[in-house]
Amino acid sequence: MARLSPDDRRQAITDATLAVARRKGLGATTVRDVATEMGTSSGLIHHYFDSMDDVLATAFDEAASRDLARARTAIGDKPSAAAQLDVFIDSYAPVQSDWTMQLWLDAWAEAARRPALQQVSRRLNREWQSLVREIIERGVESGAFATDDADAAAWRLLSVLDGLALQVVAHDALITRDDVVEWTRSAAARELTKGAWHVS
Amino acid sequence: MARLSPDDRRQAITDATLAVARRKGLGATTVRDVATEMGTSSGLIHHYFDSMDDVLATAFDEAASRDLARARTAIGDKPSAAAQLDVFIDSYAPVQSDWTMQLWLDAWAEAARRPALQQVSRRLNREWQSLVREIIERGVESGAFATDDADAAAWRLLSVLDGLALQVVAHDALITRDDVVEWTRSAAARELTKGAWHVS
DNA sequence: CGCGTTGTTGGACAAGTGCGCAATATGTGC
DNA sequence: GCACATATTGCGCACTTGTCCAACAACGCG
Repeated sequence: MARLSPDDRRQAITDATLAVARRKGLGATTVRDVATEMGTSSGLIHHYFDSMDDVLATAFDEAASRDLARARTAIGDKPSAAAQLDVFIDSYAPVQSDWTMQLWLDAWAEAARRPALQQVSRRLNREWQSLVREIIERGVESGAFATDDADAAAWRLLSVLDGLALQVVAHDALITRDDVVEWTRSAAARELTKGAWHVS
Repeated sequence: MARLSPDDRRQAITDATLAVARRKGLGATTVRDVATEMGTSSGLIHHYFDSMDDVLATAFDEAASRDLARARTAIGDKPSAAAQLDVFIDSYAPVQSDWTMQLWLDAWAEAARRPALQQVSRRLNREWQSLVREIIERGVESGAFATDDADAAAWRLLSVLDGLALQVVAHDALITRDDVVEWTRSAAARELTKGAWHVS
């Protein structure tokens, strides 16, 4: 294969890893899978990464960060905190065969056994929670939302979304993506509205 | 090893599988691990189970069903729906190194690749949701709770608990077990109380 | 052009995987 | 006590895993 610069090659490895993980899941992705996907030898991967744990952690970092950045952008456009929350919910809710969510499932399960992956997963989960917390805080400032603990509220909102999304991906057709969106919106309304609330 | 009756042997295999899974996780449990744990040969496992997927599914079924039964019993004792809900939350919230929760993480991740495991995981998840829904329905009947959709409320409650519990086990020390209990109680209060609510 | 740096190869390596099967041990019904 | 059923063994099979390394090749600098 063509000789690439270290940066390009690392990127190529990460891309190839994600392409494989998309098909087989993170936990089932092997060195040789990645090499075959790139059309190179397997030894090349270890020239750039210390271990398979590193490869998977880097790849997961890339995919999850990309989703996070996309959500941030989509949210940034919206004027009101309520609209921002809707966009967040919409961009997080997975479709039946959502491969990013399957990546998260793998990451959570493998975290106990792969230190590098755990670190990445933990950091990104915290960032998602921060994103939600910031939306809530802005909403409270503008008077649109009411809560006495934005941090806890953000964790609850993110968690209900994680919990529901997980059902869609792991147990396909037990509940649907529409359920996830509707039920999370309903939870957000209960969480952030003072007194009586209305769900459309 | 001593010759056991088919029933006893199947039980022994299931027990041994759980003992290994407790240490290494479901996804990392192998035929030979289980055989060594039992002190028998590996061929014996395939005499009783068609595939490793079957072994893992049966073992997970056993462990998760046990937890569910224990929760049912603990809940059955309590007089009020509110007390029942507290017991449910308390018995579901995991400690840092909770191995049953790690089993769930593995099951959710592996579900995409192991059909038998997916089936068991789906069924047991549904049963947990039913348990919560029944508590809510009894609470509504007695006037203690208020909701217009017990099914959705149960999914939301179970999901927020799943989502929070997952953080404790996968990203230890990001949030604590106490956070999980407190925040879920708070979510339940918002979910099931009409008008203003109070959290102690 | 030549030379050193380094990206890349391709296979060796030891360990591990699920699964299958002939042979053996053990218990039960006759 | 014999025979049959079957629980159990122990190893083989074909394959996969992560990691490592000597050799080869391409590029940039002098």
